[in-house]
Amino acid sequence: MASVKANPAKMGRPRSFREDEALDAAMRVFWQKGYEGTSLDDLTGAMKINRSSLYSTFGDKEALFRRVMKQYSAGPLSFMSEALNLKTARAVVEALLRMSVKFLGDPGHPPGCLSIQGGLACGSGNEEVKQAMVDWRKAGLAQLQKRLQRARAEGDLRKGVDPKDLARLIMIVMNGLGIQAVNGATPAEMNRAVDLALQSLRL
Amino acid sequence: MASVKANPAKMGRPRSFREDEALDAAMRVFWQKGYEGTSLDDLTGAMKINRSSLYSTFGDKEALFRRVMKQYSAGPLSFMSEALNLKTARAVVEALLRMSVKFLGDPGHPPGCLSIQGGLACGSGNEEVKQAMVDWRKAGLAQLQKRLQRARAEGDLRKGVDPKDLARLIMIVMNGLGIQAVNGATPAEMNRAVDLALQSLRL
DNA sequence: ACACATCTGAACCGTACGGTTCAAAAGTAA
DNA sequence: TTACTTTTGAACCGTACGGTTCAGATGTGT
Repeated sequence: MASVKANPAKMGRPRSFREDEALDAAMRVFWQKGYEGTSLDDLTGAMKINRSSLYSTFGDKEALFRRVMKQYSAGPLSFMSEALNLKTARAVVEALLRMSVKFLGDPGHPPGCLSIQGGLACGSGNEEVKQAMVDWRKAGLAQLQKRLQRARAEGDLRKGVDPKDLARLIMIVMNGLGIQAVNGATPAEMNRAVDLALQSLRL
Repeated sequence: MASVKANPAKMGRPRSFREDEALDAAMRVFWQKGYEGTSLDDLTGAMKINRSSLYSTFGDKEALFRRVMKQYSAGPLSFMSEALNLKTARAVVEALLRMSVKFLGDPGHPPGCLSIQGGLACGSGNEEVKQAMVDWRKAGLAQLQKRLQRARAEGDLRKGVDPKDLARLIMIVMNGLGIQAVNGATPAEMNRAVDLALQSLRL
């Protein structure tokens, strides 16, 4: 008979690229050029994939970008969860800032942070992407606030400081560091600013 | 005879728009949408000018943007020079942060700061604009460094703090505040973070 | 009323964009 | 070898972009 179809799942021509590697290449392009500044040709060129492979594997440009955001959170940005798992508020804050400097200044990838580089302002038609990035950044703040509120409950934070305010200040500094990195500040320069912040902010 | 031409400078149809008002409108568009996200139609629409008026008055999109940068420095960003003229380092720093919050959260104009919103990452072909913005931001940092170095020379700064590091930290916080404003943080929220920064950074 | 300089509106140009489609190639399992 | 499924490359589509041009409208100074 006609219907032989043994194992449909494994039939057909296999992919010539690895999905996560392609995503990684796309991440770098978005990181460097921003969402709006990235063209499909930029993407297919970096991912070494043609348009239809991109389309069938990831969907359109926006869907790809959202996949990249996920991958970025789980990969390059994973130091944040690591830092948040440290035992004391002081350790968390110090690790966040130090690791941010190390991360932002790493010459192995584009400067700055995708959560900012990807798109801060957007033209008409990309409002949803812009909003997604706002939500993304706010989620990071919320995580830190939660961690510091726990610290407060554990008596791990001076009475004088409100955990929500402190969390916001730390995020401000982290984001500001991202701008500095784009401006070409060296890790040493950024670390000296962080020294000052940490020695002031005696927790 | 033919050559009557009395005062060539004042002849011809006068402009139906004021140059600075048009610039102001363009500023808001770039501020909101970024350089790449802004189309010529966005600009002509907001400026109530047609393309040829824009072209003949300001040159192309990039030249207009550079004019806008100048206007922005002289206008919305003038609080920086005001702050830098204050007498003590402490007053300078406090004014910079407080005025930044007030400025960034002002509902009378787009959120954030043009020096960041205008373009942090750029696609191919706009590298020069991106570089101009990097230079712009670095110039702001240099101004502040200079002022704080003067403070140090005047014995107006604790021995422990390097004026260049302090300047960078202040810029980091100012830039970070700009991101917060875009994220929708209220002036009150930003001010509480600034409270914390200022009370920590006892100068 | 006149001549003149300048501005204005609208059309046009070439290019690049994001998105989509489809025949042909390619590899797998029987 | 054969049947079958998926990927691949390239072409195509409509749209919007930034930039440019030009004939005609408009206000000025004489």
